[in-house]
Amino acid sequence: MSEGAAKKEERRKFQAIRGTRDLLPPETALWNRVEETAREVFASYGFGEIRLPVFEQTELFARAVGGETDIVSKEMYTFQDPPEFTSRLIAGFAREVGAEEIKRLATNQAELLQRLYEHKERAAVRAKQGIRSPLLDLLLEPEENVESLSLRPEATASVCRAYIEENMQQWPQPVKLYTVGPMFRRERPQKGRYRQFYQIDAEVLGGSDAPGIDAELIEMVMTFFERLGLQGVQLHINSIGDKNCRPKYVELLRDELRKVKDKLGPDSQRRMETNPLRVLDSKLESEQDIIEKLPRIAQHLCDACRENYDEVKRQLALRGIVYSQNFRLVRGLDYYVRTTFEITAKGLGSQNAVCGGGRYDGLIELLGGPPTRATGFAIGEDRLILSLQEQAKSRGVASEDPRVEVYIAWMGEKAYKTAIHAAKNLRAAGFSVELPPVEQKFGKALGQADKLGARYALILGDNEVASGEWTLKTLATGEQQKLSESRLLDFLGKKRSGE
RNA sequence: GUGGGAGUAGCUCAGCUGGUAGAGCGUCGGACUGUGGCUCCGAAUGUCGUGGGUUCAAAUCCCAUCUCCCACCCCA
Repeated sequence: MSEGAAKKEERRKFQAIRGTRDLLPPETALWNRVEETAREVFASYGFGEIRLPVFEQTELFARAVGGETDIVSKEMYTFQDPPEFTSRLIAGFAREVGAEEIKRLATNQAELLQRLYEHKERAAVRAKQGIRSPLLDLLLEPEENVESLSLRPEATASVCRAYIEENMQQWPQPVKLYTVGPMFRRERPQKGRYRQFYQIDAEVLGGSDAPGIDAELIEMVMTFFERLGLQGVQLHINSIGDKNCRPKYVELLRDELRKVKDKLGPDSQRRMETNPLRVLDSKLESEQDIIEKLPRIAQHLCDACRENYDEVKRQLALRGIVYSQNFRLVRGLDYYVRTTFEITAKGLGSQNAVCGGGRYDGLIELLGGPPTRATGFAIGEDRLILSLQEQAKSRGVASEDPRVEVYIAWMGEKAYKTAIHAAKNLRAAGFSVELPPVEQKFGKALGQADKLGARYALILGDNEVASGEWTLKTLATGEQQKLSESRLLDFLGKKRSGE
């Protein structure tokens, strides 16, 4: 076994797990700019930040997102807490039944669970007889001591949980919150889709369901995108009715779909039964004509929903927001009612939605809170960044700011002392300073400065130390000047503020 | 979960129909012991994703597997 092979083996042992990635400088500067912009814009609309745990009880998501959705049924990272419960259980069981038996059972989970269950029933009896063992103790442990937890696949459920738990209905209504952070879904990665992905999330909870709230929320995202200079932004809106009119429409849709069942692909035939609305979303070329002819929900809204939808549109117009109505826009999550919207951007491949949102009036009540109106959106930050990067690429714009402003080239022990002092003061004044830790020849030091993209090199040698007049070199032009320390700070300060 | 494409140096890739590896860029050192970008010279880094098979011989052909990319399902 060669050394190289061993090294390689060692290195490939650890790698970022599928669908996760490292975000590195200078790209992270863009992430920060995006998040800072969000904070500024959202604050100007009266939103405050909420920071949430990244994991919650599984039941919260099952209830909020919908137990039947793919997200909950197969895409969540779910685990037991304490984590070793199951394995301890099986290990204990193995000691009682023997290794051979457990090996056999390992290939048949159903039987294994059945046996464990029987074992548990007997455990209570045996405990009464005074028989004790670690396994028995474990089996008799109250169920509440073991919880099923999940990494959050989205943020809305947690925000609602917090609203209830923190009694936010006592706050002035509505409560406007935003949050930024990672979400987790176990999906097959593709362009703009990761297993750990980031969302910028905003929610308006409580108060009325005035269409002005929905419209202003949309205005806020659009303003945010505009502030970032995001191009090719398109707003799609729709109303999917409420619990009065949607079920009727869904039945109507299903009936119509049954008539054309033969012309539908297998996916849509399945969706026809499970979630007919999703058929509208089909990308299959052969189904497009059929979908165009299907009844549209806008024509089947109840009076209240229709009035609400009309008013949202009027309010958007008042704000000068351009939108297109998209009857095929159906949100995937169970909790949405009435207004739904989605924003797409360019350069994103097939996952081109950067923001999705809508109203979810019933959710907080569903989670055990008081009846509460609510609306919100989630921005896919990874996709937003991707789109910004694509457009920067196509326009040939340089990426984020150079990192080093002043590179200190020093020679000699005395100069080093001065350099340390200078670095400290320059940094205190807010400059980004690179101070090489070991002596280098000036040629080498300037080469380093150049490679790091530094704007200036501060040259400190015996001459400078003796005279107190330091040499500042502007790398781009090669110009040099002699400056005292105070004049140096002054000079750089002026340069930075645009002279 | 399903389908397609791809894995060769840190990066981008070449290596045709089998004869145990190259370029450019980057990194480091030197020409250049108080001045960078240019140029020139030199160096380091690979059991060619991994395992198996065919063969005298495999980066190259076959099988399996892993990872990445793209798309479907689903969704931000």
